[in-house]
Amino acid sequence: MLEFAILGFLLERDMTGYDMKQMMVMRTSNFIDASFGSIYPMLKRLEKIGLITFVEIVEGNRFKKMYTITAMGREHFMEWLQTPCTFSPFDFEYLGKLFFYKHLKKNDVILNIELFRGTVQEAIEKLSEIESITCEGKESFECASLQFGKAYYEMVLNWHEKLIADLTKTNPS
Amino acid sequence: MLEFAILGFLLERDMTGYDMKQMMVMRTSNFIDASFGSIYPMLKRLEKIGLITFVEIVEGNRFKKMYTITAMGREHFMEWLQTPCTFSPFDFEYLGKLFFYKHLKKNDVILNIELFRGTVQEAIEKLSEIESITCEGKESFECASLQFGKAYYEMVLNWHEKLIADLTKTNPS
DNA sequence: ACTGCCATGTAATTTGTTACATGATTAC
DNA sequence: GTAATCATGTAACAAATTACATGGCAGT
Repeated sequence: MLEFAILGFLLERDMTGYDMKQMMVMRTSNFIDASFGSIYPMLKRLEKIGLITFVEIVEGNRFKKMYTITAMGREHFMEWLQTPCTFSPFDFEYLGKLFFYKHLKKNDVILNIELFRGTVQEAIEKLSEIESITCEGKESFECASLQFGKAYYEMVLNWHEKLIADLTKTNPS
Repeated sequence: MLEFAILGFLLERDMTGYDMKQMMVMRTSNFIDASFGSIYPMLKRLEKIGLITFVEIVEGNRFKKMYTITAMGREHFMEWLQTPCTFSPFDFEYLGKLFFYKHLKKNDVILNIELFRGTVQEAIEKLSEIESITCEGKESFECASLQFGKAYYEMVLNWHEKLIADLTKTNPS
């Protein structure tokens, strides 16, 4: 995820590692907010495999490494962005992609979100089945945590339904 | 988290590592579902530090290690359970605790959830501030992912408010 | 015979974190 | 002068995953 956040930021403008951290604090803190201890090694890795490059610059007396995305990096990022993602409560890849969806054609965005919603629906069905087996009428904290799961998944499903409606309305295709 | 899930399960009944995995699949999959590759090493570790013990038994011709929680383990678990937790979108410790709240006095449960809700409220305010700075009126995917965050946090806040209401109603103190 | 389930375990890898270390600039 | 911010980086650790390896039991 960090890998693609970095590439996505660089699609917008050239940046230093420090800039990227600020970006995360200010704009993506609800789904990605990595520490410097992972940002800098990742930059090194991405440079090594040719997805980004950098120039060392000096401003005032502070030295910076200004990073730029390469053509290969762009390709790698777009391939990730176009791949529809699956719902899991444990990662926010779907929000990571959403953040960068302006780089995708609207129809592809809508299609990807529809597919994503399908995976949310599946997750809801799986939880519902478990609930019907283990919480027949009973009220307990065990069931409450399951019911929270369902409420959460349903919120994700409905929010994305509304998003698609908005996207379709704004500029009908 | 896995550590406390294991201890919590053992509070209910003696179990093997395999049983714990099944427990997770069937009852806690929306907030914890570890693989065997982390369950077995964790059991070894917990046994080593004296929080659990085991006896080897043979059933049919299958050997099992049946684990039991120790007094120390119980203490360690209860200390964790009683400590109020903080909201973070990246972990579901709050659901892990919720699942085991039957082991806590109701008033402590309510107090802990109230404190937890305070931390959710703080997270909402932080996101709202960011939103007001970066998304003034503008509509974009970047803002959508932020707005999703807010919607999610608010759902968590309201769901727990309702939970407290239910707890208070059922048996007024 | 073969598949699925029961049952345990290790090794390599992934993906991060926190703490530390360095050093300049800016504002009070 | 001292604290906050700008800027980069490493080392030790943490918590998990996947893939592999082993072997018995139960049903078809």
